Amino acid sequence: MNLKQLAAHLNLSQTTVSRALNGYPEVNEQTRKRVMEAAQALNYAPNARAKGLATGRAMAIGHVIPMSTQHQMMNPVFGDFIAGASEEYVKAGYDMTLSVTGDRDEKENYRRLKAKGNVDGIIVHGPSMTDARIPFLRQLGLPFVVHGRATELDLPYSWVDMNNTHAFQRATDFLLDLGHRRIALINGLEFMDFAYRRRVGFEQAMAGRGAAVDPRYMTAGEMTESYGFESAARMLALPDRPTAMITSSVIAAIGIRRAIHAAGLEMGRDVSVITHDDDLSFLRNGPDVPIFTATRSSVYEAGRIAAAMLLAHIADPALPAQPRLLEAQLIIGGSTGPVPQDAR
Amino acid sequence: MNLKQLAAHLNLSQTTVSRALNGYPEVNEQTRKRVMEAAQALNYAPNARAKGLATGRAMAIGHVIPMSTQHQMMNPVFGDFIAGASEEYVKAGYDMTLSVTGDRDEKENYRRLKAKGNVDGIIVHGPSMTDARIPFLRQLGLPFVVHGRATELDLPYSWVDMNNTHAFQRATDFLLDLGHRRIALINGLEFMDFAYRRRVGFEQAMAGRGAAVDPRYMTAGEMTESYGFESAARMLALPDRPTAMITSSVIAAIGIRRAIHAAGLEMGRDVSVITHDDDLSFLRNGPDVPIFTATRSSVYEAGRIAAAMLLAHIADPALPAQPRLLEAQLIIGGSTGPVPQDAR
DNA sequence: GTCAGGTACCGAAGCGCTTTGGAAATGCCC
DNA sequence: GGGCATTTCCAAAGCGCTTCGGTACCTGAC
Repeated sequence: MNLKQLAAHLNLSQTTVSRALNGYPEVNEQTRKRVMEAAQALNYAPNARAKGLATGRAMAIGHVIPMSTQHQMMNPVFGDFIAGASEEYVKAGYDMTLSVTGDRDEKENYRRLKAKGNVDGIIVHGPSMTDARIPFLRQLGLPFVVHGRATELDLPYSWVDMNNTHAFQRATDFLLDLGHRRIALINGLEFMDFAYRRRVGFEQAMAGRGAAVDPRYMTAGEMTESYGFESAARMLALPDRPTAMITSSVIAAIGIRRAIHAAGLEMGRDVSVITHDDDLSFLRNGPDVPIFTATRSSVYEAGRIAAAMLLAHIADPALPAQPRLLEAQLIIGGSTGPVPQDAR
Repeated sequence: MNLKQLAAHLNLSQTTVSRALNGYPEVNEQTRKRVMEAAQALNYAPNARAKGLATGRAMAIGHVIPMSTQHQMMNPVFGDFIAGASEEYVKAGYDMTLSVTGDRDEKENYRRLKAKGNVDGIIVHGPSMTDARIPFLRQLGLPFVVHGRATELDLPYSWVDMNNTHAFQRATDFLLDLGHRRIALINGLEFMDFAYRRRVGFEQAMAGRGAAVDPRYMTAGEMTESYGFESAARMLALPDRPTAMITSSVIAAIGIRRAIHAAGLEMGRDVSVITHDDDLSFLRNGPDVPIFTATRSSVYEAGRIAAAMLLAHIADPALPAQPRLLEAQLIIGGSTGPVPQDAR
C-alpha cells in the first residue's frame, strides 16, 4: 500500500492525501478525516526512504558506540542511555540507528554515516580527553551531542556530562570527614575523560586536606568485577592497607566487596567503599537502603537529555552549542563508616 | 557529492559510474579504477535512502527490544547480543536500527516498521511462551529470527536459542550428585520462555532422582541483584534452609552471594550456587578460575548466529525456517561443593 | 562486404514521497 | 452578473539512485 494506491482508492490526488496526512491547512477537515481513516484502515504508513529522499531529512539519529578493541567490552551503561534517548526519539517520531565500531576506523565511519544520509544527527559516546571525533564532526557539519566531554578540547560543542570532578571531590571529602586518610582510587581507564576528571576531583579533595595521594592506592582499568576484586585484593594485602576506596562503577564495587570479604574484613566497618552509581535499571544499588554509599547520576536521564538536545539542534541549526552539566547526588549507604580505631 | 556530480566530474554517465561502483561486469577495468579512485578521493558514498528506494532493499536490520514496563528494565544481555550481531551486519554492509518499545503497542510497531520500509528483517528479543509476535510476523511476511523461542507455538520459524532445559537439568544433576536435596531455584519471570524452560529442566532433574521440589525454594522475578539477595535471604532464614541454589543470571547470583555472607555463611561450603552465565563482556565470571559454577553460553555468539541466519533468510527468502539450538557448557567454579555434613 | 557477437558506454524511466505553481470551484460584495 | 478573495484540490517536477533497453564501435568468421 503506497500513496498512489491510497489516493486512487480515495479518488483524490497524491498531493491532497499527502497534505491531509501531514497536517497542512489547505485541506478540508472532512477530507482529512476521510483520508486519515482510510490510511488507518488500510494501515498505510509512508515509506520512510521515499519520504527521506523527498524531504532531505532522515528522521533518524545515529549512535556510534565504540567497542574497546582490547577487551571487546561493551559498556554496560549503554543500554540504559539508549533507553532514555529512545523515549525522546519516539515522542518526536525519530528512529535510532546503531553502529558498533572499533576505535580504529571511527572517523571514516562518521563520514560514511553523513554521506549515506541516513541520520540527521549523532550522539557521540565515550569521549577521550583529546577526542579527535569532536573537531572532525564539527567540520563535517553533522549535528551531534557528546555524552561526556573532552577536557583538552577548547571548542564549542554540545555535551551532556555529569560533574565528575565535583562528585568525586565530594565523595573524597566525605571519607576525609570520617577520618580516612589512606584512600584508594580504583578508577576507569584514564584516557577516558570521565575517569580523568574523577581522578582530578579525588586529588583536589586530598590536597585540600593535606592528605597524601599514594600511587600504590591508585589504579586505572576497565571497570569489571574482577578488576575491582584484583585491585582491591592487591591493596588490602599491603602492610598499610587503605581504609577506604572510591571506585567508578557498581560492578567494580561488587568486586571490591568480594575482595574485602575474602580478606576476612567487613565492608563499611574495616574498609569503606564509595562507588559511582549510574543508576542502571538492572543493577540498582539496593531498593530503599542503598548497599553502597555512592555518587549517583542517572544515565537514563542523561540519555533523555542528550537526545532532546540533539533534536533541538536539528530543528534549529542556528542554536548555539550547549553544555549541560548534571550534578550527582551523594547518597549514603551501608558501605561507609568512620575510620577504624587501629588505623587512626 | 552525489552520483550526478561524480559522473559529471568523470565525464561519464550516471549509469556507468553506478555500474562501476557496484561491480557490474560491463565496464572497462580501467574506467572502473578511475571511478573508484575518484569516489574515494571525493569521499562519495551513495545516498542510502535513494539506493533503498531504487532497489527496494533497505540494507538494514531492525532490533525491537521490549522494555519491561513494570520495572522499566533494560535487559543487560542486550548490549552483548547487539555487539555480536553487529559484527555480521558490518561484514554484509547492513545497518542496524533499534526500537525500544513497551510491551503494549509492539504489534503496531512491527507493522509500522514494515510499512515504513526501513528494515529488511528483524530480530525478535525476549519471547514469551505464547508470543503473539511470532504468528503476527509470519503473516506480515517480514523476515525475522527470534532470540529464544516460544514453547507453546507450533509454527515453523527461525530461532537461535540455548538449550535451557538441558543446561538446568545438568546443573541440577550436578548438585544432586554432590548430595544436595534441598535445592532452590531463583528464576527469571516465568512467562518468559527461557525461564520456563529452565524450570522444566530443574524439575525434570529433581523428579529423575526422586527429590522433592519445595515451592518455598522457588521464586520467579526480574533478575536484579536485590532480587537475588532478597530471595536468597528469605530462603536462608527458613529452618530447613536450602543447601544449594540455582539462578538464571550472574547479577542475581551476586545478590545471592551477598545474602549468604550476610547470613554468616560461606558460598561453596555452606551453600552451593550455580548460575547461568551469558558471558557478558562487562561481567565476566572470573578471568581464569570462575567465581561461580555456571552453565555458560555466550550471548555475543548468539547475536552473531542470529544475525547471520537472518541475513541468509533475506538473501534467499525460499530458505526454510531454521532452528538453532546452542548447548551451554557446565563450568565448575568455586561456588559449589558437597552438601554440608549436618544437612545430610 | 556483411553480419553475428562482444565490449563499453548512455538515456531515460521509475522507486514513493513532497512541494511548487497553478486551476477550478465557491462565496461574497457591489 | 462581474470581480475578487478564499478554499480546495491537482499535475508535474524533483529528491539520488538503479536498471531496462538501447546505441556505437570493434572484431573476426563466412
